[in-house]
Amino acid sequence: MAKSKLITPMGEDYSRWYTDVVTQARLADYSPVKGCMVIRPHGYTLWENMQQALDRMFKETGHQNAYFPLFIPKSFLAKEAEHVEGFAKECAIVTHSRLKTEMVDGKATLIPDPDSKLDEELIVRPTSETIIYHMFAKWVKSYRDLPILMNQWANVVRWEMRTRLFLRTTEFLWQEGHTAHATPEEAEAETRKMLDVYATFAEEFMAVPVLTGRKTDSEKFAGALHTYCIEALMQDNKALQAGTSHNLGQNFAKAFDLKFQDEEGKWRHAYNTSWGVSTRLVGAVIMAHGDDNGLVLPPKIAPIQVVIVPIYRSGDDKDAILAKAAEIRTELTAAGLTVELDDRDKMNPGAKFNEWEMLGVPLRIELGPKDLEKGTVVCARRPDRAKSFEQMSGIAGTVSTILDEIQAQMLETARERRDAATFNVDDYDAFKAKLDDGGGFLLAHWCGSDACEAAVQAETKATIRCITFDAPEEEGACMKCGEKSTRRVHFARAY
RNA sequence: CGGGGCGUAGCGCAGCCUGGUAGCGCACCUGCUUCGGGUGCAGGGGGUCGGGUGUUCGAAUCACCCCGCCCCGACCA
Repeated sequence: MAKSKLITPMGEDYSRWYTDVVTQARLADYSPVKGCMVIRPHGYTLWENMQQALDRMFKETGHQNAYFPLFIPKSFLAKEAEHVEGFAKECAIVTHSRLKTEMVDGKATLIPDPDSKLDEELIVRPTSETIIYHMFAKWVKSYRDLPILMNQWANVVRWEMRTRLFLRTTEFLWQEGHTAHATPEEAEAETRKMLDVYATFAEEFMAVPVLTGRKTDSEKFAGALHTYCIEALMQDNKALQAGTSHNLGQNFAKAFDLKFQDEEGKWRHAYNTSWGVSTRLVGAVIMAHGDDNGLVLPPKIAPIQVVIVPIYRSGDDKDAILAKAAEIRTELTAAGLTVELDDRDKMNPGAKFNEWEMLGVPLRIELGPKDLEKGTVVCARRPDRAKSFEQMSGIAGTVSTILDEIQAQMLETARERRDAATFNVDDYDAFKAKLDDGGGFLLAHWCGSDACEAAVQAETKATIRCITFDAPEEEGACMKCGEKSTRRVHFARAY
């Protein structure tokens, strides 16, 4: 297997491998603004495909899309104490509404016009709880107005110190669902339901297996009662939080006076939930499936599902082969597949193979003179690069089947990889040793105290990623302090 | 914000120490050739050497200042 000229091998430097894949596969590029990225068509189509599947699932669970503004009055953020504290450190602030030209050292320079200073400064939303619950409060009067089940697709800004393409950028795209309910039970059910939607989406579309469970208090959303999460493991055995769902209780309802009259005419505060996934999911797909040849995409979300590469020796073959290739493309497109026919003349097949592999196209169809004679095509699967001969007749059905197999196989492979990197650890020294020797999810006993959690993090950089719902009851002793514990939690070093 | 590194053609780099008219690979353009795993040959275009100031007859190269980016850490989806 020829080594890629453009991508640093994963084993050599995982971090560079990731950056190489993102840039070489033309998913994104660095913006002139630090910490921001340009999402290029190949990356954006991937995001759109994920978006569409999620959006459908949100609608199926009764939610409607809306759009709230980018700018939030500064005073709004201050209303929920824990929330301010969580986000204040990373907010971009709009202070002026105009620029003006000023001469500095003989050069014309733009400065904020002092006369245009805003009476109330605006913050660029880091998340929209405040503005949304403020609006909900206007709209809700009666229990008959509940529940409100809303979602918005938007950009948000969090002024991060360290950024990485897709995984953490200053501005990112996401969806944030926001709901209001009459009872705590309903809110809790909603929180869990949307987490399940995320888990289903991650596994069925992204082919990324996820843990589902609860965050510890130190990891929960600022302002939430509690936070649920889906947590995935990347190929460098670091964990990635892939989505969160928060039960906000009445915290925001109280802060924003979101009240309704119940059946008895009594005023009560509503119960809120919020839940979100972001373009970070693109990073998750890259890191869960990619290899040294580049991107590997699950068929269900791949921007291009099938690429046809014609192979011909001379002008004589060329016309017939291209005609046949076009015919196959038409047939596949008619079957609802996204197909690219690579008829670039100046490039030889090997170069095309490598390029499409780098872009992660799940299935390549090779069509050459020998195939034309025999009525076959060669199908090459991206994940394992396996090739097979397939009959040209009924190709659409065959291809669909293969794509389904690839989708299933990718989830299976990712699951095996994760399970092979998940370990029970009982002893703190063993825990530390394991972290430095490969890492992964380490299932260990924890007493439940913030102090032990913080100490472990300070000493090892590992955090409690998730207290899984399905963790079995088990008598044990906290690996840090030795106090009683009733279940294991998932520790890992994380992104 | 701390530590480190790097700014020279679109990308990756050499040249800098020891100052003397800017080079290599890839990519790009033209033509031919090749095509079942990154074809080969020939020709060609492209650079205010991150910015400023200074030293010097002369600065990519030396000095000082500034800016930017990347990597590692603390914080975070």
